Amino acid sequence: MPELPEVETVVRDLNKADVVGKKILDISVNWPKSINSHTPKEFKDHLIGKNFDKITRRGKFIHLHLDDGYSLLIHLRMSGHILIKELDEPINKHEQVLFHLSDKLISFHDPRKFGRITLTKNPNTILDKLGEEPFSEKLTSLYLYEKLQSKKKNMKTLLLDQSFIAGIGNIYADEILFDAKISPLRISNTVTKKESVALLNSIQKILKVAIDKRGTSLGTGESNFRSDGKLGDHGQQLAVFRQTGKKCINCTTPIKKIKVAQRSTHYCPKCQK
DNA sequence: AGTGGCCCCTGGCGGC
DNA sequence: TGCCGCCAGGGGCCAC
Repeated sequence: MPELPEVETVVRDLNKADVVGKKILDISVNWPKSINSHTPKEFKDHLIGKNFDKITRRGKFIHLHLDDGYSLLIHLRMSGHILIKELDEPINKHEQVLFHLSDKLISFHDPRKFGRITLTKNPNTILDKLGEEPFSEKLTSLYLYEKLQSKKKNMKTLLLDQSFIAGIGNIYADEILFDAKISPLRISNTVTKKESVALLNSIQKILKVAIDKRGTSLGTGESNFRSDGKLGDHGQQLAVFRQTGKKCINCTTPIKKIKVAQRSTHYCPKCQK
């Protein structure tokens, strides 16, 4: 489940892999629906011959800037991965879209086919709908506090809302709320200033640890998420996500699993108020 | 403004 | 062992 740390890792990987400045020589589209802005033919006709200028991240979007001013926005959704492959590597059946460069392949690998690639002249039409970046200087605890006061949603729903803060998904939402000792069911406008400070602190801490972990375990394109609830090669144990029934690391109360906004949600009913 | 339901997909798992 | 059926999960969209 790629969230901000995974997407950040992909972007760093692409930048390290010397993709910037490379020309797109050919494109293979094996699953047309992976491209949600154009038909495969239009997509290819536009992109072949273009160069990648810059690669950045915004929320969970990978933003590939092209030398003609257009942009490719890639959203990995549930199961998408970007693989950087040698030209002669065999193609796996889940590789939905492939960009052929002179010396490598950039492959969009997506078994569940939820991910989407958008080619657009105006990426801001999409990106401006996103909330602040978790590490943006604009995201202060006071800003967060005031934004929480202006809503009456439960905290889990708000953290998952990409127009509120960009980049947080189901795993980290649970981990962040546990770390901040705030219940996922807490209504946002009851959160205090002090709790807002803790929340911002937890958002940045949890995401930073995750980004740092991913940095040690990437490159293979394999999912870092494992069903045993561990992340990355070094197996950082999650505090609550998929830890249903296990003892809370703070108070030993069993971790509870509930549904909030159609999402599985894990929390400590004693620690999180 | 906020909530709930549906849809897109398929690997994986529980039940039998 | 094998098969069937169900579900998770991000986000868009629509109805209320």
